[in-house]
Amino acid sequence: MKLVLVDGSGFIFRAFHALPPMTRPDGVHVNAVYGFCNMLAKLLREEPSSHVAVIFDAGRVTFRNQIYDAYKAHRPEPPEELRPQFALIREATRAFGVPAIELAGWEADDLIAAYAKAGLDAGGEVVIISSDKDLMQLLRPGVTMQDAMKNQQIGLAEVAAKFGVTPDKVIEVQALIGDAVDNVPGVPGIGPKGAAALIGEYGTLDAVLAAAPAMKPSKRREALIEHADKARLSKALVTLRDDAPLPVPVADLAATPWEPAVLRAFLAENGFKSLAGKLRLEAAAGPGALEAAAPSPAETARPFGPYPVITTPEALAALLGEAEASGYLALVTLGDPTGYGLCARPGAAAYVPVGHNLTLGDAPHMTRAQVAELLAPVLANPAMLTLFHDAKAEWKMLGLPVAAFDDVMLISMAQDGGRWAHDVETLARQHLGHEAKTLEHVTGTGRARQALADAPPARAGEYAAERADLVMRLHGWLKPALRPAKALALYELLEKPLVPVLLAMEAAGVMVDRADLAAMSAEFERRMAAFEAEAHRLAGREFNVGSPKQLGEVLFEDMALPGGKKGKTGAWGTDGAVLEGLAEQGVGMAQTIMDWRQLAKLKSTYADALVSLTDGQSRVHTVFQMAATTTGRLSSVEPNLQNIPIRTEEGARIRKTFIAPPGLRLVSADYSQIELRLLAHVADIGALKASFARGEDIHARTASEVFGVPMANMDAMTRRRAKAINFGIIYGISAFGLARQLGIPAAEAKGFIEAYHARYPEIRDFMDRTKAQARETGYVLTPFGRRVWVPKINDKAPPLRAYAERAAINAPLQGGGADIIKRAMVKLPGALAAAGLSARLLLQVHDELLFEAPEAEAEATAKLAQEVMQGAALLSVPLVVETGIGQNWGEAH
DNA sequence: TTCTAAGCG
DNA sequence: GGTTGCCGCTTAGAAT
Repeated sequence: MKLVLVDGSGFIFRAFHALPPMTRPDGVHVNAVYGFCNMLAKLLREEPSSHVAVIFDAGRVTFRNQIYDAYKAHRPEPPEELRPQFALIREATRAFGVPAIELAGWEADDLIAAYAKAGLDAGGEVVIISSDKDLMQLLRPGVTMQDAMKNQQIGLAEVAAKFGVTPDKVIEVQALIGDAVDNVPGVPGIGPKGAAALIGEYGTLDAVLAAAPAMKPSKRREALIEHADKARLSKALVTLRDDAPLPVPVADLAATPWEPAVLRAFLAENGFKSLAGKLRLEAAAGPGALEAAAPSPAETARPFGPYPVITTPEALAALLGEAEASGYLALVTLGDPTGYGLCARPGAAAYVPVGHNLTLGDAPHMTRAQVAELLAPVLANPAMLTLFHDAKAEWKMLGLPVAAFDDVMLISMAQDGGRWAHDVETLARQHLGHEAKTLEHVTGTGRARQALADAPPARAGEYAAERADLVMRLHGWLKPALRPAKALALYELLEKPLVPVLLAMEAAGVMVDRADLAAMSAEFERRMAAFEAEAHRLAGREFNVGSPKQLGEVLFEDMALPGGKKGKTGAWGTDGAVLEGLAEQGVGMAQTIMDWRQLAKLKSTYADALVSLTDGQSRVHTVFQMAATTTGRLSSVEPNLQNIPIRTEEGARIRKTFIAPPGLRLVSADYSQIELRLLAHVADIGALKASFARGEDIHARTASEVFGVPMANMDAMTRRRAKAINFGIIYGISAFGLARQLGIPAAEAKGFIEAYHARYPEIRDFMDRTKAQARETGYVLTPFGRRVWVPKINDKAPPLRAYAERAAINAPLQGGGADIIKRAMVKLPGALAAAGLSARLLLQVHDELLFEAPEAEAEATAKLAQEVMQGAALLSVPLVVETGIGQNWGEAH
């Protein structure tokens, strides 16, 4: 649930003072009403929510007047022109379908506090729309504040600027300062600076007052003692109460669509012709207006199902006609294909079976060809927008041209990376509060599991049609949110154009030498058997070498070796670092196990798996996942071609089995130190930028700077240490982590980090700035505006928070690198074609692109790739791309 | 299904 | 005062 609470009074006064006087034909002033309507319409358009309300002040007398009769006594009456507009504004609120809430005896601020609490208690997220400093005390995890007119988030930084403290201390400071406008007395002579300093030192008002008599004699001390009671009274006045009875329960604040007739009538009555036109215009088709015309979030209130099963061309044509009328068609393929879920508008979805094994009682259904014939012209209609979840996967199954599409998975990824997963189930739960049916609903689980084709069409339809409906509703909800999230360009210019590029790469695949892999597999198997026998001999008994549990028992119980440590599940740790340590002590078993493990990994994960996944042309086709990572990187599955070995001698043999067909060459192009360059750029580190500009060996330069060794006679060990520190910085370094990496004491690692910070002082500022932004907004940004959410940044548990802080520091760098290579990938196919080159992209490995090119074009391809990749972004450091050409990937890299 | 280890950038 | 321990992924095999 996302609950948006609008401070109605704030809107009213802002609108009134911002606009010149306006009257309607009967002479009633309406400038505030007009401004309010504009602001509310903008808010509803740009701040998607599941629940929303506008909160008003009910009158002048509240419980605060019982505490202090002079409260707000000096406040002037509202201007004559404004007073008649209050009632109209409540009417306007309701015309927009939003509850207008007020309660006698309570201020709007108290009601906002009460609703915020209720929203949080219900597990929701609360957004307060206001710029009133008195509401800042309500900020906490889950409660954010926004200034709607300035489109600005009010976070810890804004609160600190105003009061010099964190939100939980705001009332303490306010109690000391007082408020002349509201006639809250405070302590005379103490202003914002003094109050922040006192609260910063003593923590609370009570502690300040208690400490006052012991302060050194001054005017301030006297004031604190003399006006202690006033300060306590002030605190009571500024503290918002969250225990007001809720006039409308939170559940009843669920967003509902405005009734066009009601809104139109209200706007007409007040003479708001231009506003009526604007709202209508937004609903009409036209460039840039598509998103406004999308089904409104509130339409999600329609029920899910029941959904019909369509078995005749007539019924299908009717549904497609409805889709052409709405301009949208959501399409979900079930199976390969067993059927299609189609949706023309929220709630209006159906299932079209095409591949079921029908049983008695099932109506005969259409063939795949029949459905395709009706579907094709709709998908090809340039006036239609086809909606998918994971368009790349759908296209593969569909095999029909699509004129224009949107992809709700990518729309979600573009604005909510790292916030949650982007599968239909998660998105439905997060945005629509709906628990979607899963595939198990159709197939069953365990022993009762059946093939999709054997499931009854009606049952399959409950799943597939609902999914199409969800895709439609999610689109209506998420697409309009892109622009305010500043993620529209990212989606339209980067993620969406990448879909056809990746599709072509997946279809192309990459050739492997099957015979070579098979031979390697057999060889590894023989050598593993020898290592296994050796391990058994050293243990004095047989055990499963592949079982970390049994190995731990052998090493640390049977053989009673030192250095054993149990993990959190109580199992002995036996990973590479542990075995490395044992091997150094001369434990032969450790090296034997490491050797066995290396071969086991290479054999099962690479040699055997790759052979089994080749097609008739001896090529393997990966699938690039576009929404699997938090930072914007791609991932690769079935098989993962982004982790093909290279680091060891045996591993490099695997990489050499990736080959180019006769007459062709593999061309590799990879960014040099892209994340370190991004660090230099975003953290604006002068010395690092200069070093990159000079084209130096950056690790050697770091070693020289940090350890004071001249570049000229740099020894390998010193450079290696500097390299580890550079990587550590990118990963949000900790002394422990670096110590572990380098095998040195933590104290020494700490010294290295301090030396690094001293040499590159801008780093600290970058880290602090990044963490602060994450804490305040919940996300960080890459240099290209990609949001990476870091939800655990304000977690209570220190380890989780520390983890989130490291992730926050890494995200702009890793994510920025991902953005840059994606930009290059989007440009490359066109650039290759324009240069008359027939090379094609095959793989992306985070900072590397692999191409296949005719031998005669290999050099030109490498050169072009280098140019396009280096020009993919303009940073304050040069981007450098290195290329290689070879018969196999090992040679090319 | 969860844990451990190992492969990559 | 103790804990946890360098970012992002996927896969395989054993244990539960």
